[in-house]
Amino acid sequence: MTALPSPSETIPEPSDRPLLQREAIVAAARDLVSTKGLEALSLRRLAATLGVTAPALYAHVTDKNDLLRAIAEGEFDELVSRFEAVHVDDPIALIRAHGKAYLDYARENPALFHVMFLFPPDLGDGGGQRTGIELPAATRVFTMAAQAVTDAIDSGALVSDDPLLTALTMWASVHGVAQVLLLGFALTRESEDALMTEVTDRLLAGYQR
Amino acid sequence: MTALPSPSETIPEPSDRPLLQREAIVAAARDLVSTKGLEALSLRRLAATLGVTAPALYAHVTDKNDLLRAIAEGEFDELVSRFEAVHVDDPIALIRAHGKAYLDYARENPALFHVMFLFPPDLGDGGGQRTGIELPAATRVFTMAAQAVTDAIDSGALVSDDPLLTALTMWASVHGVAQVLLLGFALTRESEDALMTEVTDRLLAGYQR
DNA sequence: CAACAGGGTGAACGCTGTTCACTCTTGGCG
DNA sequence: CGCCAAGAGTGAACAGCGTTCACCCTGTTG
Repeated sequence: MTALPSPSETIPEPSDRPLLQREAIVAAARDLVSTKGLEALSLRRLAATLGVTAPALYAHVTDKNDLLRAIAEGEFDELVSRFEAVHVDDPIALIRAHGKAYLDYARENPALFHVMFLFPPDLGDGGGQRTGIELPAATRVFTMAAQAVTDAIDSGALVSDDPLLTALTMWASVHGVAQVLLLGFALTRESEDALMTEVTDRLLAGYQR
Repeated sequence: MTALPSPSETIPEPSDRPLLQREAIVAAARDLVSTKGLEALSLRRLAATLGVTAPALYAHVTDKNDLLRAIAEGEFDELVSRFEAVHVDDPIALIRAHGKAYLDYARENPALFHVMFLFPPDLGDGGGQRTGIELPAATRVFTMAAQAVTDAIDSGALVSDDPLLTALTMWASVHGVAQVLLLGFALTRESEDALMTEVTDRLLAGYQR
């Protein structure tokens, strides 16, 4: 382990001044999807907004799918941030806040929300296994949600002998609400909130006692 | 009202020997999506399987979107049939059977299930308004589900003062389970069923008393 | 028989993702 | 300083896409 890499090691440590380019590409692609919709994301158009031609992108991105996965990863990161911004002690209130954050994100970024589930996200096993490497953002989102459920069970606020199944149940239902709201019926904001409240309340009631 | 249409009436009553062509096209498209996936459905490929060239399709179909909507309508019809095939008296058991039918359809036809929600389906208002004209199949599906919920409330098996909101709640949750299962994690059939059972049980429990 | 309408054809337009051969610039090293 | 390697960008091209257009053929009807 020398301080300087061997001469044949021409790669200057990929984290020296890393993927500035790739991040710029992904950010521009994210903005394109966010503002004009998923169908507006073409490599030619994206390259044009970056002042470049389409094949140039392939130096930084293997694929259009690679690009979409990178966008999804970044958006799961955003969701992690929103979850982390929640500060409440009551575990039930935390579960509600997570659900609201999930739904708010979906409503504010419908096209990006869609991109997040174009490819199956890695949920992990819901436990807080501490590996040295960075976990995918989707895993962190689900782990945080599952931890809140576990805390609620441990505190006696929820009754369940399978925290993972309970977390999956809550997530699937809230995810369903998000999907339904993004389907495009003309629902009022009030009835949207009423649906979310109803799903959450009835599910939590079903777990009490 | 003459037996023969007036000479200027060249259209031979669209229901005489109607859209055999269109139905054949939609059926072939449905099979393509079902067996090879949505991305395999191109007008050129579809035309080729019908022994014809792509522009010929435009005599029977206005658009690719028109084609997709027609597929979706047919699949909602299939779902109506599956709902009608359920014969149980207990309203709670009926709700469970509807959920199972919904999920089974989604699992058996993932690509077609996806097509059903490419465009916002018309849910109607959940009531059984009897108009003379045929309602869209999606409306009939949702009306049947909402009727089961209303019956359960009327029989006292479920407690709710808003049957429509309750039906929406159940549908959104079951829809979420379907979406999650189709995301592509490697779940066992048992854990899939366990998730569905858990969502249904807890939600119904939340509506009891 | 003549005319008309419907359905089918081939060619074309503009777009897509992706690959290829090539050039240009930059940086390190003898 | 000169050279060489590597990276990034280019234009052209390929195959495929949805869609439109001008044209043709065929069957029915007046």
